[in-house]
Amino acid sequence: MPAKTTESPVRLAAETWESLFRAQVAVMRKLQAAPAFKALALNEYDVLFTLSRCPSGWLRLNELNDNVLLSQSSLSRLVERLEKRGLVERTPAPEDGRGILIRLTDAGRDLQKQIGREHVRDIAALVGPALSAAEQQELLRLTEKLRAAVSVR
Amino acid sequence: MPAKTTESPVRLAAETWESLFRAQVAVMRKLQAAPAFKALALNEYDVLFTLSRCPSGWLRLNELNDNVLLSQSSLSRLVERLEKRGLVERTPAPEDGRGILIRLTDAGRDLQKQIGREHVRDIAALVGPALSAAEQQELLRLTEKLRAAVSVR
DNA sequence: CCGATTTAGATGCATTTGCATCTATCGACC
DNA sequence: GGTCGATAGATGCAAATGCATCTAAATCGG
Repeated sequence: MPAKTTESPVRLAAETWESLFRAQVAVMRKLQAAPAFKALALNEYDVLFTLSRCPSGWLRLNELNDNVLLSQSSLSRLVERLEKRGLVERTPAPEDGRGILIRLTDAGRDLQKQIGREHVRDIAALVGPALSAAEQQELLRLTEKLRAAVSVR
Repeated sequence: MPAKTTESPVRLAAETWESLFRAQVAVMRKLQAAPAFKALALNEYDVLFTLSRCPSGWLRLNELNDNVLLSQSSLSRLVERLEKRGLVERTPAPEDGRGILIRLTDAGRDLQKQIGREHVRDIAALVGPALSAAEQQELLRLTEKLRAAVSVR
């Protein structure tokens, strides 16, 4: 019998999460140190990135908030900063008088692409040597499954 | 030929990291919302937890800093806050006049245990239903491997 | 042994963050 | 249609954070 199967389910879940979290901290540390993030904090980049991936180009503030680990008020001000810097645009949502829509400006799109290129290289340089392609695919699958299960609502 | 193997290595690494990061955000959101973290921010709990796991009981500030995603100065002040609340103790390091050693007080240990119990339950409630035991073990293995590879310096 | 460099941690200060609250709109229900 | 609770986002304010810098101690090179 493999040793680990003697663990309790609760303990296994806790250790798994702890390990995932620490790996995230270790990788993020390195990524944040990249010169690209002198110009734009990682959270700010992340908002630009999320907008760039959105098919319609427009996202609601509260949709953005699902992706980023920030409170609603902090995100509201983050977007305000991005708008002041000319990287995003805000418009009142046409179908919902309470909401706003946000999208990249051309400048925002350019900056996202520029930082993104370097960011992707940094990621590959960290993750590539650490895990085989098959392991990466498995890690991708497991984290997608975890996210999906946790995000049900 | 499986579809995913047509991806470039760089793209695979980027997608893997993105997925890991989003999963972490989704889980962390839920965990942070737990009532236990009204009393103590998650970063603060994390420091208490790390100290509780340390065999000697004492840790240097810069050792703590490897575990937490905080700048050195922020961690310094976080520990200062914990000390003010009577949860940790600081002593000058005996072997290095520049350094300090930190350990839990009894109150700190008690609070860590109390929050920890609830925290572990919350983790299990989120992760347990999302992945089978075998999947959790594999996720644990992969994230440990990733962390180890990234942390070499 | 001495000066130069590096390392550990603290601190001043501006920025960012979160909590609580506020306003306005939406949706449900009668 | 009018009232009531829920939801989207903004804002005042106190607390936390990061950057740059500072001090002191360790380490290195001669």
